[in-house]
Amino acid sequence: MTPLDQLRAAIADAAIALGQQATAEEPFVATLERPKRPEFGDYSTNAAMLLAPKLKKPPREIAVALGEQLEQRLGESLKSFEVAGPGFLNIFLADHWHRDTLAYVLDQGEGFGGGSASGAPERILVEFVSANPTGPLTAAGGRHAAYGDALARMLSFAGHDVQREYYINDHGSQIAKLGASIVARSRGEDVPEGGYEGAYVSELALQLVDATDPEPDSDALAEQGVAIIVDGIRETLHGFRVDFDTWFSERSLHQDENGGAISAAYKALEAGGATFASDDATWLRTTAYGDDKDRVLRRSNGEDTYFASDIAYHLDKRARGFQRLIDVWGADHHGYVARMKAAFTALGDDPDALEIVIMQFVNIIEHGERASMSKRRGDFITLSDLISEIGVDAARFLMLQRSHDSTVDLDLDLAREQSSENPVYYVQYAHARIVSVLTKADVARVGEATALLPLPAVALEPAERALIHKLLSFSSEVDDAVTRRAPHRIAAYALELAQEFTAFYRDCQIVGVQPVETESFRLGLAEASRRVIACALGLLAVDAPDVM
RNA sequence: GCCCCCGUAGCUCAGCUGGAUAGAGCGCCGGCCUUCUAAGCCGGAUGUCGCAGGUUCGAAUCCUGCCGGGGGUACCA
Repeated sequence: MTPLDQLRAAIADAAIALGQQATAEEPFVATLERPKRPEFGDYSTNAAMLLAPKLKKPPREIAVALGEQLEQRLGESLKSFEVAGPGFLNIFLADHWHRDTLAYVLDQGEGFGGGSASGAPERILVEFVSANPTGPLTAAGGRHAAYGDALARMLSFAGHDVQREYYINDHGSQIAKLGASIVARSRGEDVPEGGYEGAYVSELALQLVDATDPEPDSDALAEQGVAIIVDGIRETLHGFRVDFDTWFSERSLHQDENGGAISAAYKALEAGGATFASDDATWLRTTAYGDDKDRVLRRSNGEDTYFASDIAYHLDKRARGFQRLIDVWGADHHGYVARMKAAFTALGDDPDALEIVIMQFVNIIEHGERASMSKRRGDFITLSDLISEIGVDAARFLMLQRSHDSTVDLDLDLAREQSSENPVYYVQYAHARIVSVLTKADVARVGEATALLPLPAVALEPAERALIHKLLSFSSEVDDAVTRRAPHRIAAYALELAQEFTAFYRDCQIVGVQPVETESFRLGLAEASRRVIACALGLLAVDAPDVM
């Protein structure tokens, strides 16, 4: 039980003592939050305002009674309480409580903040990036990569069993166009209408096509080209600290040796009675499950749509035993959400097992204008370009700072210019600074100080209390970030924590301070800060350097 | 037309499962290195939280409508 949970429990107990009804199924839940202004206490609760209608008494009167109840329950942890505004109960905690809290954080060790899902862990497959293998990864692909990877790290940290997967769309018209483009370039011709114009296509042509061959095999070239491009993508992602557990080939769904996954999907859909034929095509009646129009599975020319293979693909994911599927899709695919969920229902599966995160776009701004990002025309900023311009840490932090449902404008000129001012360095600097201080104090001394429980009963400075609060909140920040699928909250938290540590560093001498008990306490506080910063950065796969 | 996301400081964006005087980074103005890392710190200026209603003791946050930006709306992927 965290110190915050203990506070919440005390408030709930106090409320029950005042006459609030509560059961295990329907507990009494009040807010417990850090007020914006320090004079409003360490924590504030709206419990009295929630109780007022039931107890039929003024909220402020209830707040006083609640505070008295808390005094009995919290003992020397509570310093004082105040009733404020319409009926807030502001809680001021004693140094005793703050010391116990730091002891709790230190005692939790490296796992502090994680494990919230360990009681009910799920097998989760996170599928992300999955960019068409018709060219190198763009900077936008980098956003998907950073997001999906950070999400996977967070889910693992919470206690889930997570795998990362990349779906390779190595089948269909785009691949055919790639093959045709390679053939055209090998002859020194322009690519056909709608083909791929990037310089890498000419390189592939040079590499793959025998110049003496009058009739190059377009399909074979496409396949070889895809293999090379996928290798490049894998390498780029690895450099970006993103490694997938599986690379799933769409083509494999169309091959019989895979059990004929697509025909199996048709059978499953037909068994549910949700398919029908019309205009020589096969349709899925997705309108029966919330979609706004029915969707084609097999076109009148006999070819399967992407939707059909996607259904087979998701059936395969479920067959592999994943309880939860998280797909990270670009904003241009949001129209597919309803039909994919409808397909789940048509298959008799639970649509809630499929969770689709829609990632908004990345606009690259260069010279004050929005740069084109057309993969087909080949005039895009690649992820590896971005990495070599600003580095992995800055690139990841930049991508992860913003919410996934907010469009990101990435100004390349600014990014280059300000990469040295990227907030990520502020966080990393705080970490390096702590390591430097702890090293100065001596490793053995730090080990001794952090093992000292209970911590020495020293009086605390405001900056120490503030830092302890920030450290403690890591657990709830992680939980929040996990449930909202919002890694950007971790980035924001890391920055805030670094700021709190810096304030502590400014106000409180650590090494050599007298008495020695104070030094011990502060070493413990510094070490806890170091661990949490490293952990938060680790969730984002950003380095926590010892020296800068 | 319908669907999704966004509209908060000069810029880029947090905050949005309701709380008290709305935040960060960058940029701007002025200060700080003989003391644990100045990639730092301190002080200062900057807002009709797109607009209008509604719900509430309380709305940037929830609901409705409107305006503006982006995306989607294929027997493409």
